[in-house]
Amino acid sequence: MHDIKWIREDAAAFDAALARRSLPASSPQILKLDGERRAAQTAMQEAQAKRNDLSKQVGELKRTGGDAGALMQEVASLKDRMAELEVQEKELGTQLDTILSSLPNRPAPETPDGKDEHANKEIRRFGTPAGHNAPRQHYELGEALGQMDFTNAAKLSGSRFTILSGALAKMERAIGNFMLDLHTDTFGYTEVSPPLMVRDEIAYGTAQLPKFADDLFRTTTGLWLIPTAEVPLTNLVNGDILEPEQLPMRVTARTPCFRSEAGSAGKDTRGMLRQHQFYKVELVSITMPDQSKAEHERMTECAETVLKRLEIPFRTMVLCTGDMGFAAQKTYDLEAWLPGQNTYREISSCSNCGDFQARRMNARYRPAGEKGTAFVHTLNGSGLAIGRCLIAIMENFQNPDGSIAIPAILRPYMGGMEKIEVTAKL
RNA sequence: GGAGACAUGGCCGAGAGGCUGAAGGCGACGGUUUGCUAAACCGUUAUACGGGGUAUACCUGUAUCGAGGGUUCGAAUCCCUCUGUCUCCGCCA
Repeated sequence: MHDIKWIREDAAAFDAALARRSLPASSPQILKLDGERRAAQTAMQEAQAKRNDLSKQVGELKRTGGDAGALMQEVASLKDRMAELEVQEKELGTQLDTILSSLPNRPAPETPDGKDEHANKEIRRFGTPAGHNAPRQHYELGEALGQMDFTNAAKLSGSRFTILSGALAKMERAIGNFMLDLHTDTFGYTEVSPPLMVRDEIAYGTAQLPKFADDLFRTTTGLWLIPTAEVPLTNLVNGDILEPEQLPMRVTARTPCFRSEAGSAGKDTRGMLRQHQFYKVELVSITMPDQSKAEHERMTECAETVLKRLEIPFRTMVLCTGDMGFAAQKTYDLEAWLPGQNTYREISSCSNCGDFQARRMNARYRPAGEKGTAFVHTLNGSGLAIGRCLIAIMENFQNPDGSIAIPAILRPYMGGMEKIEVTAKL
């Protein structure tokens, strides 16, 4: 959600910011609506003031035994006009909100301009791809191991689901446990186990709604299955006024994520790269405005540390304006090396949303030494996507015989196991 | 799922159609007193939006007593719906 006051003050800057996302100038329409809304509001408030005043006089007259009939008549006639003005004001307000809530966040100044992912910029790189001889893709490896089954998953649930079993299923669990321990023990995040279904206004708070309802699953009771733990974690502060000493607030959770991926039929159809359901460890920070930039770097490093400890080669990209998500001002993607695909693929996305989500959630804090409140900043990042991490391990640690070496850091989480070997199919 | 009770400011807690943005207390902040601490006393202590104004001072209006409707000249107070909390019963991991 954008700050209407800012748009009033500097409409040109507002339009210029959204032009970087290839959007047409919307300030003329917004300002027109805003002016009309305020005029209606002022008129309504004046009418209310008059009614309050007259009603007070009625009370006065009644107490002293006078005749209040004429005054009551006058207020009664005022009411028609008030009702009209109220409807008008509400209608204009709704129109304004509809526009404001459907516009994406403005990019940070340092976010590079660009049309699509080709304009993203690599900013650093870790590790060197091992140079496998004829590397296989994760689904070939997994099926050969007898521990990854797409056919049976389709029987249960249709396409874009996977069944893991045996050591591979255990490794999925181990990966999540390792990540949670790292973020809580080393980086100071508090572990949370949140609801996986949320109300409309919660999905609105993080900006999944109203624009992206098609990407979500909805229960018959009207709740939304979370597409990421960002949604419940960020909304932890929905409607709150926080004290400065509570900030920054850092939380993490491992949850399933549910995505209908309505728009991407035909993309990455093989394997478990793009699924309707996957596990992810999410990082969320709530900060004061002047902290969010540093927090963004810190969060990205937390995510990078996961890949470093797992010894998976990756590169860190800063997304361009055209590839960045709706709520973000600036986003870093981590892309893990996948030898089977001979390319880097996204495994984490860390975004600074500034006050964009905070406005939608009405999440504020009290600045020390100032009166009043100010919106907090929100940040979220994957730390990391567990399914894709499993894929990256399988492809990077594959042996010519089809077995998978287990990264050293993960072995304690797998009872000391060092290698995943072929088993009979489940 | 069945039955009932409740929802007021940072917290506790009055209020039962007008004089209530809301008594009283606690807490917090500022001040007076004080050798220090404590105590006592005085004062301040919500949010949002609008109008005026040298746009962060200040003045003024409106709204907000869980949310949304309704009744009324006038609603924290009466009515309806919803949401949430608590208690009892049933069911269940």
